[in-house]
Amino acid sequence: MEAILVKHLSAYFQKHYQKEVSAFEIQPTKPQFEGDLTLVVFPLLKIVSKKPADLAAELGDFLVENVSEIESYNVVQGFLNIQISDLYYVTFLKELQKNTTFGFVPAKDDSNKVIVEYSSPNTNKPLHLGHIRNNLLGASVAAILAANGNRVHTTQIINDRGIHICKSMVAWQKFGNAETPTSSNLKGDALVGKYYVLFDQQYKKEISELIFSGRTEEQAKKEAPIFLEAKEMLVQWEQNNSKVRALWEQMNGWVYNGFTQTYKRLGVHFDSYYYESDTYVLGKETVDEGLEKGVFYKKEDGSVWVDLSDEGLDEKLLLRSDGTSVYMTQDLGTAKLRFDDHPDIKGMVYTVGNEQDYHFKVLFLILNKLGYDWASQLHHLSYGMVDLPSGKMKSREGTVVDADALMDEMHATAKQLSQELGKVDGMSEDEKESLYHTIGMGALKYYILKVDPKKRILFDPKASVDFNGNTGPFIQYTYARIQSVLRKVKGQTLEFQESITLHDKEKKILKTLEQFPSVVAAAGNQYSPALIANYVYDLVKHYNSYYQEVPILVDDSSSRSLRVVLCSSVSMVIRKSLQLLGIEAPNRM
RNA sequence: GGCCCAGUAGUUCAACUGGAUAGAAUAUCAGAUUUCGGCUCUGAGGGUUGGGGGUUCGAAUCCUCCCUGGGUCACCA
Repeated sequence: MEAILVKHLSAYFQKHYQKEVSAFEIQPTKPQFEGDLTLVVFPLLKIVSKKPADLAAELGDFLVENVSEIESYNVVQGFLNIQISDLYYVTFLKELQKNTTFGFVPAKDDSNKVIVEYSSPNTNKPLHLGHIRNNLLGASVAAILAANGNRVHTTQIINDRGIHICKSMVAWQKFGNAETPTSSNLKGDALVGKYYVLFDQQYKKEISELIFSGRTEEQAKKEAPIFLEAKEMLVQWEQNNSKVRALWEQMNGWVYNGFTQTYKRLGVHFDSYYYESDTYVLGKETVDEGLEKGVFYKKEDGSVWVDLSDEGLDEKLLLRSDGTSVYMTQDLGTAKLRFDDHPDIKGMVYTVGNEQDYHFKVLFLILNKLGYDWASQLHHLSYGMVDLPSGKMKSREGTVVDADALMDEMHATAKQLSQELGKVDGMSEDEKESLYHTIGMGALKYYILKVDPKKRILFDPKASVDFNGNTGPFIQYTYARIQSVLRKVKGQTLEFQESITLHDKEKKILKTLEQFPSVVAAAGNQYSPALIANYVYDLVKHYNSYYQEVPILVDDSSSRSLRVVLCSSVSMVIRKSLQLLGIEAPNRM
């Protein structure tokens, strides 16, 4: 509807004022005023010097006369409130009924391929709550981009090498007694994580012993025997020592098995994987290239730097004096590798926490300076930390929330609540279990996705799984209820008359439904699952108040079929919105 | 200390990116219903948008100076 308005308005300005106007401030009318859409005329006064109310009336007259969908208007100060005819909405509903891809832009084969990177864990410990936020954001942004007509390729860069990986390896060798996931009955990532913790405990013990025998803390940290072992192992790893490599592969294999289970349960997937053990040597050619182009410079000791002071940033190291690479070098190389692997990609999204804002700012700047044409299409999807009601998560203090444990807890809470509410009576055990999973995960996902990515989030497991309020289960519940209505009317004809008067609440729902394509589009541009989450909630809220006042199934008037269509359209849009968020929409609850 | 981000009802979050009287949920309170106090429904209160100044028809949103919290400034990743 907005598009129609814009078309007519700009034609009007062209014709009567010979002015090119393409942007109009149009918004849904606030509930306290009468109307459906509101045009704010203030911005137009710069183009046409008139009194706000006069111009509004002038435009209102024009629209009523020339646009059949517009019934009437009223003016409040500089606001032109436009009333849209019921027929428009009924027609819209009819189209919606036919259009099964409503809100989704089909992807073209030859354009808009985008890589979305997310998760990117270390292989020395299990995933935690922070990864969950990362994964859910990455996966839903990928879904939103796909809905907007992009071809999306999801990937991650796995941090599978380095001193921290060697730490768990050393500890396992020392204390492991050949323990395996099978023999210990632990998930592989949990098992490896256990040895990472063991390493740290032993390390601390050795440090305090050394301090006791007279070393400074700094010395002790460097000289602790177990630390020296880890360092030595890293050297051997880099020298390709076959025994070390075998152990490394074995333990990483365990971790990957564990991760795979967690990802599966979360409902996320990846099209490809990049491993740091492959990419950590990359980037040196890029550095050479930068030196040739004069973008980088070499210091006397041989280290390579880039000067970003023109951009208001500092100098940044790109290559150590011994010629080895740093984090930035690798990321330069990895970015280039990805564009080499996928020559047709147009852009890339990195889902990484906001503590790396600076790093990505620098990375993108450098790639721009190097003159890659794709460098302008890089985006850092930055997100805030996840806090708990008990305080900040700190791995050292053991207050980290393990992803698997959290999902278990969500599952258990969903179970408890469902049983209390008597919702699962008469279901088979399998059905029950899958229902608890759906509800628990839905609660978790929705709770996290509904807040603006860049803000810190306070995660309260209890509040998230509530069946009331702005929660996942509430939305799932409404969806399930609609399904049940639709089941009961199955087989009936869904033809309805067009000369129908819409109930106020029906109109409200239709107005919300109409927003869906623009919500997807807007979310795609802004990488914002939160927008969709809040939108679905609005829709569900309207539907619930509608449902309570309009008894769909006992009404036998001619408008009954309209209501059935309305229900099925609401259900379709809820399902699609949830799909974009990676949340399952259950048929029964 | 420099730079970046955030600060909105008691609490958790919105506010379509500069629009009308800042909205939901939850908590609280008051009613209705009854098997008790739990479930459900109706309603109410609750805000100087961290503070000051500025920009304009109009500011939570933009500029500026403070305050608070977080992050980041490694030849770590």
